Amino acid sequence: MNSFFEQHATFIADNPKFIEDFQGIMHYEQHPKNTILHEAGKVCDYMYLIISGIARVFYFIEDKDVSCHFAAEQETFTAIDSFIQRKKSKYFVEALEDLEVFKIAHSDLENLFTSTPKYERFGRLFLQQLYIDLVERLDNLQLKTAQERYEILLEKKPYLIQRITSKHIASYLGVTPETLSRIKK
Amino acid sequence: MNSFFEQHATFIADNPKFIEDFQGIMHYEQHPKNTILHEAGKVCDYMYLIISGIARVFYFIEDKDVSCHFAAEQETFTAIDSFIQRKKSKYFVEALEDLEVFKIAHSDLENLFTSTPKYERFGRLFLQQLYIDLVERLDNLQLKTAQERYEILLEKKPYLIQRITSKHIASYLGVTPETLSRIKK
DNA sequence: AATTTTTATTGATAATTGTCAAGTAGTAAT
DNA sequence: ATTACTACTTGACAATTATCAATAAAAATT
Repeated sequence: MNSFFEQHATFIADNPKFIEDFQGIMHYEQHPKNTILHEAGKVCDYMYLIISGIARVFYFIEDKDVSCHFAAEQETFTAIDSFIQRKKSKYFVEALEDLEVFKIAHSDLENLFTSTPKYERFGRLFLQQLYIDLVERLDNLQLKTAQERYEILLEKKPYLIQRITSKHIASYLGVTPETLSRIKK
Repeated sequence: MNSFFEQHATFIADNPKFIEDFQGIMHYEQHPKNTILHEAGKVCDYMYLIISGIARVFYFIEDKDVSCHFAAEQETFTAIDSFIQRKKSKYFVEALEDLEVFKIAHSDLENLFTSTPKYERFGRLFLQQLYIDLVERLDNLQLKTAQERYEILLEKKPYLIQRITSKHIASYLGVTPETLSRIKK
């Protein structure tokens, strides 16, 4: 239940024009591996839906690189703080693999929401799902051990562990690369 | 910037009928201290806005009581997993002090959203704010020490530390009561 | 007010995780 | 292929936090 279309299958089924309406504001793009798609300190005007590849959202805290979100095929990403609040972001976004994406401009999305109330509703449902996912991650950090957090990720999103370097997985789990290496033994 | 009205002041100012429209579906209630307002395993049909008192949202994991949300005056609470997903909740909600609240039924809120698109929009904005707050908490858990997390809470919500027992604050911060006691020395 | 119960603190010890350093392996570049 | 660079692993040790036990303090009950 990770993919965008799975998570919102009911809404999409109830609104046959969904695909058509969104195609009007989605733009296909390719970005080679290691491209920086967004830089901290700038306002992020786009949300992305991945066709192929993996993206990483991260930020720096006292020179330490901390990953906070990964997205693979059929998942979405953006510099969420900035996209929501329309202010400078703390996040960077980079392509960990060659990326094919659809991107949607914030302004186009706003216009769609304003002109078509049922899509305003969709925006709310989409955010609800993000919220639920985040609550689950928070619960894990609050009271699971590093080992348990690794096992949960391994079970829920094995493709991330296979395709992303250990040091990024480590910071995402809130541990050092050394600790993660020992956990995997 | 904790209170419901502060956080949504702009929207409320732009929509003079906001208070009036919401008053139509808000119901005043009192609950004495220690009342259980919601039980795990049930679907939660209400969202609450506090007039006075403090509420605690918590759940059990292997017999351990874990606090995950506190709300005081002008803040909101609900069993968020259930309220959003319309399924059985994992959370309990209790009154830590005598409570005066306005409660809003999920169905009334849905009807308001459906009949008045601008409130659908409000629902989305409200959720966006919750999301931003949660991201911040997650960042803290991911890479701050217990001491730092305590200091951040002390700075942001001192009234919680003053009015809530240490053992609840401890589980909210993800540490044992013993550790919290030592941090406070 | 006295008793019971719950909560908070303190000490000793153990477990978990982080830090630093060294070495290995893998990847990319020339 | 050789070199350079980065990532991964391992070991020794330090720091943080948890656990268990005992006591003290506070709150609730009688």
